[in-house]
Amino acid sequence: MKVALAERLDQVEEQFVELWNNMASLWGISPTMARIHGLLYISGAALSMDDIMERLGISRGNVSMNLSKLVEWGLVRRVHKRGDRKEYFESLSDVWEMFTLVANQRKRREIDPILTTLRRCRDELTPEAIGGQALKEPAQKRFQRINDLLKLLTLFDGLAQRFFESHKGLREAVEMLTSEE
Amino acid sequence: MKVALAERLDQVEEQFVELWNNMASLWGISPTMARIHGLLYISGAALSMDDIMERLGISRGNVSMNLSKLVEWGLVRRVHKRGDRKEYFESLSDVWEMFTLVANQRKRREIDPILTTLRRCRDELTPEAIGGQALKEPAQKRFQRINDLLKLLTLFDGLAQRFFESHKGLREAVEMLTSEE
DNA sequence: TATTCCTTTCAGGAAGATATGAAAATTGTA
DNA sequence: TACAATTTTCATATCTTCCTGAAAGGAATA
Repeated sequence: MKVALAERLDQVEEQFVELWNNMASLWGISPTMARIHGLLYISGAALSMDDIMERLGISRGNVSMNLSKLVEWGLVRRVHKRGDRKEYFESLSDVWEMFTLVANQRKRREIDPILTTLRRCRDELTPEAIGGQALKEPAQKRFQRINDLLKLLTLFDGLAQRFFESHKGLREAVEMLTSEE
Repeated sequence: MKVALAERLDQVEEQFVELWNNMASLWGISPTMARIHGLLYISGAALSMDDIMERLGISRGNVSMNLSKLVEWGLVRRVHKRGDRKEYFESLSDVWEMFTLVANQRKRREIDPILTTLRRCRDELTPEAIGGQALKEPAQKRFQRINDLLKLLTLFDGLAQRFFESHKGLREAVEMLTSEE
């Protein structure tokens, strides 16, 4: 009976890792990176590279590279056990924290540069920039569309600024939105 | 002078398409699909396959495939001009509408299945499911973590349900969050 | 129905992304 | 400092995803 339970736990773990793998594109990280993180998260323990290699069946180099990325993202931290020369790795445990971490990261890496170029595009089409000529229909429309987009992204950006800064802020915001009638 | 303006418009268009290309991973669509959509959005006009092929320098087959995906997603619609045998394609113009469209689509395709498996995982570890044995530390922790995650995702899911259903709802929510002190 | 114009499909090829494994580098131990 | 244990790096191989172009399919005209 105990064996049966252990087996079931392993199955759940496997399913979970697989699920994390599928979520990778949603988080904007590579599938293997996600699987490693999934394993660390679900196991709730500090694992060594060898543990991970064995459980996921991937090569040492691969594990090494992806672990350092995870550490860079701040989702995983290195742990040292005294009397042991190996390094161990441990995932954050708070889902809200993980979420805000990734959100902020992606904002900085992907959204901010986009906003910058978008603003540059707009400024190219600004009435002054084009020498005060009245824009004809198509150009007018283009300017319009860039502006619309910029407005929406700026709004979202402001939201992110406010609510994704800390996981506490996010939690509050979500609770507010879900509770109130 | 007029030429200079036209050139500048083209440059902006190109920059914009490039930008859309970079946003692709954020929207969860392929880069080429994004570029095509970007071109249609920014030009604000109904373009034929040949127009798109020429402006983006991609093959007919590629354009055809990606356009049908865009139509499937609902971001682009087919337009017929009378007296012309060609088909033309036109993007939605409302950014909020585009956003909710994509958000809902991704929710249905990617998040809902995840929630389903996650719930299955949880139920595997439910006290009843494992025959009432007291869970030992590691198993206990796993159950805990799955539950935490499930809670967060369910919350988000609820939010999506409420606010992403229509672009009006989204707009309202965003305004609420940004205006209030 | 035949012809022309246009679109879709899809097999094969190109490009890009990921993984491997062995050598080099690093870190701790004696 | 030499040695042993562990991690990192990186050239090469593998896998996946995407693109092309040509052939097949459809639809409008005559």
